[in-house]
Amino acid sequence: MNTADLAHPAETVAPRLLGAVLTHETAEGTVRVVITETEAYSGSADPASHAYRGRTERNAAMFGPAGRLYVYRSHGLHWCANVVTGPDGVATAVLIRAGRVVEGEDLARERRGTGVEGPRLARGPGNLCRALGITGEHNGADLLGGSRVTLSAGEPVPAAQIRVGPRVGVSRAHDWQHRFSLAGDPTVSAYRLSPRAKPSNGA
DNA sequence: GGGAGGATTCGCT
DNA sequence: GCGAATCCTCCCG
Repeated sequence: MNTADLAHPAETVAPRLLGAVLTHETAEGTVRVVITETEAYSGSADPASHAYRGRTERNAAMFGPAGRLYVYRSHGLHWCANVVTGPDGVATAVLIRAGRVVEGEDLARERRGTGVEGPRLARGPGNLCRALGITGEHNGADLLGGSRVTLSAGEPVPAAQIRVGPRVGVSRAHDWQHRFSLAGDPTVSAYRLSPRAKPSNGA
């Protein structure tokens, strides 16, 4: 995986990240997941994006070059990881919503705790970060080299296996078809409409 | 300085 | 399926 693969609009990159491999190496060991579910966030043009109202301290990583990690805290407890896409200075990113653990399952289980197994280990953006050991300290890390978190190409995914649908849990632009997943994969999280969702224009 | 609002998760009904 | 937990960020006054 290199800059040229990622220097495109988020909605272009998001389906291409299905099947790609996200790896975190620590002193405790290595956990590796195959990405099974993504969502595109189109920066200043996207009412649901953190970057919709411009650059702030929190979302600064989204404005960086493609291939950086943007990590934010959700609801006080959970971490969510995004792959920054597009040219430097443009705040587009792809949220990694779910993955299948293919290496370091014991360590992932230890991090998740109490009886979480198999497909549930990295299902949901917060759970995926827990399984991988990704936290706010990884915000801005370079996934293409020089950090312990890396993104690499995986087995090619047939186009017929890719499903498209509305994003999960967003209250604005909830009808945008910006969510991509592998058909029938047990690690993909369930769809949920935000209780605050309002009508919006599709894209 | 105050308050509203989450790109969520889990447990209980 | 629903709602509480939980706390940080941003916007507004």
